Amino acid sequence: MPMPDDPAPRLLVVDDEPNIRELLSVSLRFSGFEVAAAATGRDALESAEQDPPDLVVLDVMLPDLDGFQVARRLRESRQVPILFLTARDALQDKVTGLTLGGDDYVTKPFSLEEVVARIRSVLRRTRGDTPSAARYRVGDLELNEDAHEVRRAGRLIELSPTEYKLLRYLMLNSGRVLSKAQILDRVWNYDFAGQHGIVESYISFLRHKLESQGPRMIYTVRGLGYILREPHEAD
Amino acid sequence: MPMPDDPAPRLLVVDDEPNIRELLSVSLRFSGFEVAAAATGRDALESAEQDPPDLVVLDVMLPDLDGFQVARRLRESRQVPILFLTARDALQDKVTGLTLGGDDYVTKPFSLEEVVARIRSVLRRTRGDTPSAARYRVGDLELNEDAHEVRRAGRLIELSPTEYKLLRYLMLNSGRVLSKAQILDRVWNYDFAGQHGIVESYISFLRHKLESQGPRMIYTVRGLGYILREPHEAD
DNA sequence: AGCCTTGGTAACAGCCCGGTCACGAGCGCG
DNA sequence: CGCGCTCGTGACCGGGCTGTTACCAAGGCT
Repeated sequence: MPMPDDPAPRLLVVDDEPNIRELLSVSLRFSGFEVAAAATGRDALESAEQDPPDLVVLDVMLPDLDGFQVARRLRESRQVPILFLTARDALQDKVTGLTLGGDDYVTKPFSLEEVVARIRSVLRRTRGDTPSAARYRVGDLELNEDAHEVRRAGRLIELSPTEYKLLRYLMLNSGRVLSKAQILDRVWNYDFAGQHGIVESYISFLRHKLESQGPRMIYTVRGLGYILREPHEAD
Repeated sequence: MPMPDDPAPRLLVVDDEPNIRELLSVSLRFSGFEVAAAATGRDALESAEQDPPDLVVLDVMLPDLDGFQVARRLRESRQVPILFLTARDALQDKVTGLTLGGDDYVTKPFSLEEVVARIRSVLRRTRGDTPSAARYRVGDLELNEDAHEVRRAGRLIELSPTEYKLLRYLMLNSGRVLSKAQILDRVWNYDFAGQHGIVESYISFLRHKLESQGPRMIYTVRGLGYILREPHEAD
């Protein structure tokens, strides 16, 4: 696998709510990014000037400047892609106008899987010379991000949005046991307060769809969680 | 999108409104061009001299010199194609007189699809070794840019302008999921503030016209958007 | 073996989302 | 001046997705 040893992309997270800022900083750092954080627009501009990031994660609701002004000012000095965070209802239309240049946006409350996926996607598009190609593969299972398609042994498998997000998370962490708590945290929205039984439900759905005609790929590790891996003999 | 391995065409965007200038710069850069920008006629002339572009996107309403003077001065040193931006009503006839030499124009408010398509068209005509040939094809669906014609399995399909722009955008991005926000941004005029329901309407129209006697080609990806692709077995 | 914990699955209800229809406004053309 | 086409909006309807619950199966421990 020709994994070039790029330096970790540098992100700047801008959000005034300490909880969200922390949540994002910690998880994105854990996902392999180098993360700086700012609570206000002014701090963000200063930080970006001192230490230019590869991408900015920017809440549109900020106490001092609003996100669009910050975006404009950021762009004055240097072209930098932006992932906007926005409330679901408000400003939706204003944001859409800004998603043109390879920028993107995510509505609050988001799931971390969503945010990480979007960041990767934007970085791939903007820095990458090849403007497309995000495919993951585990055994005979393939996932194509652009077409949002999943195939096993070449056959197309239809998945609901949640099923897809769950499978992507499992595939990106194949060969590693994931606890239900981890899964709940990453795949579901951060304010989700439901039962963890829902993870079991969706694991069940996935198993149906992708193991209906093929060997098992999602294994239960009792007391711990689940692991996706290609099947090997002694199962 | 298989980008031919020519060097990216160099554009010069000239507009005094920062919003429009930004919008165009960012989106055109994203569409694969190399973009310089200028806010006034004088800046434009200077930039063009220092770094001659392959094409100039030129607003006719500028604070210092008007677009026609700028065009003339640009042409004094070197023959360069120009895409004029103009208000809908004013100067229409004056502009048309200038579009003879391979130039073209777009009225404000424009849609980005329109601008990109026109730029490509002008570049093809002026630099093109192939004097004309803009045909896109997905499965048995063909779009001929020159004739403004769409055919499925050889049969002509009549489309309204909006339907055509939408289909072109889908075809240029076939095999990739496009969100309604993306579609709205690219296909509709930049100042359009309506509901995204209109995208659904036009998708519906297109489906009627081009799937009336043939398998489905525009697929809905729930929660995400639409994707155009040639039909495959497991649907 | 029996008990208790943990996971799997099916069934269900609410709800959100998308598809389509129908109406109205604007515009061009006759 | 009016006819018709096209664009855009609003409303209604249907279906699928989501998340919960309940019941059953399996595993592990004493």
